Amino acid sequence: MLLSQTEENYLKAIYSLAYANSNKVSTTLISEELNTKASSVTDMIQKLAEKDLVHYKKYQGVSLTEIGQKIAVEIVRKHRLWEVFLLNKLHYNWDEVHELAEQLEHIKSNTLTDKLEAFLEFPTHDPHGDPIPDREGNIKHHNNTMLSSVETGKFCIVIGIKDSSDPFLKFLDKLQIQLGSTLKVVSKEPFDNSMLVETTTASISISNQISKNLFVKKL
Amino acid sequence: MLLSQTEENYLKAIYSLAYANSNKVSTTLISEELNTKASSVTDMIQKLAEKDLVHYKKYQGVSLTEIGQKIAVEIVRKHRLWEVFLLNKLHYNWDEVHELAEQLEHIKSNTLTDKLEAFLEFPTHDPHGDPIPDREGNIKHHNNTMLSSVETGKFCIVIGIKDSSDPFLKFLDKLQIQLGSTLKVVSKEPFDNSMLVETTTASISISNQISKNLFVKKL
DNA sequence: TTTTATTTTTAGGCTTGTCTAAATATTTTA
DNA sequence: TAAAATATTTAGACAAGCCTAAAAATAAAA
Repeated sequence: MLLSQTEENYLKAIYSLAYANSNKVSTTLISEELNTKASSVTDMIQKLAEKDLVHYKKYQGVSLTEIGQKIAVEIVRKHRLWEVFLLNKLHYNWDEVHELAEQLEHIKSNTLTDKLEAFLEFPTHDPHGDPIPDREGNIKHHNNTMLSSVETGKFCIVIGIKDSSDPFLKFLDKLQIQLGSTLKVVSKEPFDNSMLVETTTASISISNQISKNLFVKKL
Repeated sequence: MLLSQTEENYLKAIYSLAYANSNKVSTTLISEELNTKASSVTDMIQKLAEKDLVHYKKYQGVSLTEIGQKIAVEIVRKHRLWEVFLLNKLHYNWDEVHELAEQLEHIKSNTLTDKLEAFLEFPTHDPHGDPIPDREGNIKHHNNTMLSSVETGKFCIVIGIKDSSDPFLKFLDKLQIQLGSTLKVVSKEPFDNSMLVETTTASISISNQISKNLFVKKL
C-alpha cells in the first residue's frame, strides 16, 4: 500500500496519541497534534477508514487497525534510525535532528531502512532515548525511572527524555547533559522539589520540572 | 524561497534538457521528461515565470533565470551527494541509487547538504561519473572521450556514463564494468563498429551503442 | 431531565497539480 | 505562400488536503 506523506503523518499522530491516551483518540486531539482543523481530520479519518487503516465509528473516536499500527511503527522506526544517523554520522545536536527526521521518515524504499540500520550498527535507541522498533515492529520499552525519583546520594545515567520540545533540548545542551551522562544527586530541596546534581564537569541545580522529564537508570 | 517537490522537479528537468539542447527548452520536451502532458507543463511554466525562476514568452520555450539555475544546480548537488552516500555507505549498486536519490534530493535543510558532503569526504563525482557541484554551484566537467573513440591496442579507465537508463546500468553490472574499471581495446569490427575489449577478468564484445555511452580517460 | 456547552460531522469552497478537449500559433510541406 | 501538420495554450474538470460556517450529536450543567 502506497500512502501519501500526509496519510503517514496522520497514522503516526494517532499512534503516539493512542499510546499516551489508551487507544481511542478524539478528532480534536489529532487536529491539535497536526495543527489542522477538526473538520480536516474527519475527512482524513474517513479516508483512512476506507483503506482499513483505522477503526472508526462516527462520534466515537479512532484507533489504528493492525495494518495501520504496523505502518505507524515502521514510520517511527525510520524516524528514529534517521535521528541516529544525523546525530552519530553527521554530528548534529540532539535538538536539531527531529525536524529533519520528520522529512526523512517519509522516504519510500523496501531496502533503505534495513541498510541504514545495518550501517548504523543496529542501534537500539534514538538520541532522545526512545527505543527503535526492529524489522518486525517489536519495541523494547525502557524502564520509567525519572531523575526526580532518584534518592539523595545515588548515581544514575541519563537514558532518555520525556518532553522532546525544542527549548527543553536546547536547555539540556546548555547544561551539557547528554544521553549517557552520569549524574549524582547531591541534595534535594523539599520546598520546591528542586535538586542539586553533580555531573562530571559541574554542579548544577535542577528544577522539578526538569527532573520529572529525564529518564535515568539507577546505578 | 520554498518550492514544492514538483516545482523542484520542473527546474531540474529544464536544467538538464537545456544543457543537452542549448538553452531554450520546449513544452513537449519537458512533458516527456516528466511524464506529464504539455498542457500541465504550460501551467507550471507560467507559475515558475511568475516566481522569476524561468524566462518565458508564449510559444517561445523556456530557459532558467539565474535564480532558477542556482536552485536547479543545488538539487543536482544534493542528488549526487545522496547517490554517493547510498553507494559508498549503504552499499547499494549503482543502478539502484538513482530512484532513491530522486526522493532524497528534496529534503529541505540549510545544513544537511554540507554536512553530508563533509561526511562523504568531499567527493567530486557521483557513481555515474557525473561531477558534483560545489557549495557555490561550480561544476567541473570531465572530458568527453567515449570508449568508441579509443584506438585499438590502447588502455583506458571508465570515468562515467552518458545514458543512465536502468537497463544500461544493469547491463554494465552484468559485464562487471564499474567506475574505475580499466579496459583494453583489443580489436574493432569495421562492419558494425563493435569492439573486443579486455577487462582485468574477462574478454568481452561491446557494441557501438554501448561504447558510445561510456566516458573514459585514455592511459 | 431539560437546557446549555462542547465536540464532531457535513456542506461548500479554495489551491495545487494533473487531465482532456478545443482553440490558437507556429512550422513544415507542397 | 497557402494548406496541412504539429506544437502550444486555454478552458473546464477532477482528486487531495485543507479551510470556514452551519448542522447534528454528545457531554455537561442546571
